[in-house]
Amino acid sequence: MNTSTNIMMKKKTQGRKKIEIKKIEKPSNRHVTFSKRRSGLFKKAGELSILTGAEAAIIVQSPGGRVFAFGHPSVDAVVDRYLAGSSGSQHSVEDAINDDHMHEFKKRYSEVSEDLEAERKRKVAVEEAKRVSSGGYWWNEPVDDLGLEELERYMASLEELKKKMTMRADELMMNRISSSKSSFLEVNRAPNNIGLADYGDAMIPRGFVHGHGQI
Amino acid sequence: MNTSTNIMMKKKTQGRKKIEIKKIEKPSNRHVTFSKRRSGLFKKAGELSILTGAEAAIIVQSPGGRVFAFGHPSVDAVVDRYLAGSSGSQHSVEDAINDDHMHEFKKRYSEVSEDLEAERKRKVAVEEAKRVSSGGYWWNEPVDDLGLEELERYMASLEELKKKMTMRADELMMNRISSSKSSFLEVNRAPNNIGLADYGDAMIPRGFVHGHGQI
DNA sequence: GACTATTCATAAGT
DNA sequence: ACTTATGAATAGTC
Repeated sequence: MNTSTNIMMKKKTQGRKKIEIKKIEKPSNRHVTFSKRRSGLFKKAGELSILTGAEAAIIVQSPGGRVFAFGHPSVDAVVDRYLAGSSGSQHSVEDAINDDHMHEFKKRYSEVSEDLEAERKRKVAVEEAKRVSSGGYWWNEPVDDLGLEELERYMASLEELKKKMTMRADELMMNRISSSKSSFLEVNRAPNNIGLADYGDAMIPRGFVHGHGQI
Repeated sequence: MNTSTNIMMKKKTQGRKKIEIKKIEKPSNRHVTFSKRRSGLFKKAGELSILTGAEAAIIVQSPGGRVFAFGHPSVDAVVDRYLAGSSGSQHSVEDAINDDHMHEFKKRYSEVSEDLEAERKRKVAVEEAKRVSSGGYWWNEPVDDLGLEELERYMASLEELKKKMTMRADELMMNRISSSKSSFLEVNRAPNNIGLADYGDAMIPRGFVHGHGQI
């Protein structure tokens, strides 16, 4: 006799099961989970915005390289704000360096940072002009395909280059600064990117898909 | 007797209750909800990243004007990709020029090329930019052992180059908008923020960033 | 900030 | 895509 000879019916499903938070290896499961959780995430963000009046933007790149974005009032508005906010009157790496003895470096680093920041904001402005949001509400941002894109792509390459150079600069800088400041630096963000993360990207981003919405 | 005269114990709390998704008017509740849900959101994003290998960035501005961000592998990495419009298949500048999409654009583009030509001493930058998109770690090569000074001079060069390209791009944009087909721009009336955000609040946007999540 | 009853999200299975 | 049992998030309370 089997293990359950009684009247109990076989459950149709086991229901949700606890999973460990680690990479899902099976591609099909991974993709399903990505879709489900992405929409869940966007939904939550939308609720947060409505409930609290907060502005929020989410950008997600699927393992396949497709980009999804959500934003209220728009992705770019929030991103712009973020970029602007982190450059203006900001305490960051510069402050961390402050009490150190590297004044010359600090000075030059700041210059570069400001430059990069200005460039970024400029780029955001261009992007904004290109794809102004649909009229107030997020989940519906159209994506246009301009020929101008070629130029943009090229500039994106430059952006990448600079980004990596900045990271390199940050590394050099941090090597100079004693390790006492390192934890601060690891958790806080420079006007640019002090992300030490070395994402071994092996994917080829291609698509451009924007968020839809639910709630 | 009341509806429950039995042995039921007094519940310590009512537990979670369903709420309507609309703005919470009471400030204290709103703030509490913001905090709780923001951390929940970040946690979810972190799980999504780990489970599926996706890259994700979230930027949230609290009703009070404070900015919180989450990013894996970093906010900037993801935001940059978004802004770059997934810079996957890369065209060199030359290739782009060979593409005949719009003559106006092409014409303008050659001006940029002239600039590039003028910046010929920085041709290295172009090469490097190409290499970036091919997925290599460009700086493992020559740049890696540059000193800080060289690095910064190098970046300054890129900066100039890009500045010029950006200016051209802007001009291009304007021309395109005012001349023939500006449908994509006319269709949507600009909300109120193109490039320069004009949010009434006079708060202090603190750059506040979490390198990455918990979990 | 912690607790807990409840709602909500979602892993598997279909 | 749909269903369902179960794991997680969280609204209200202290």
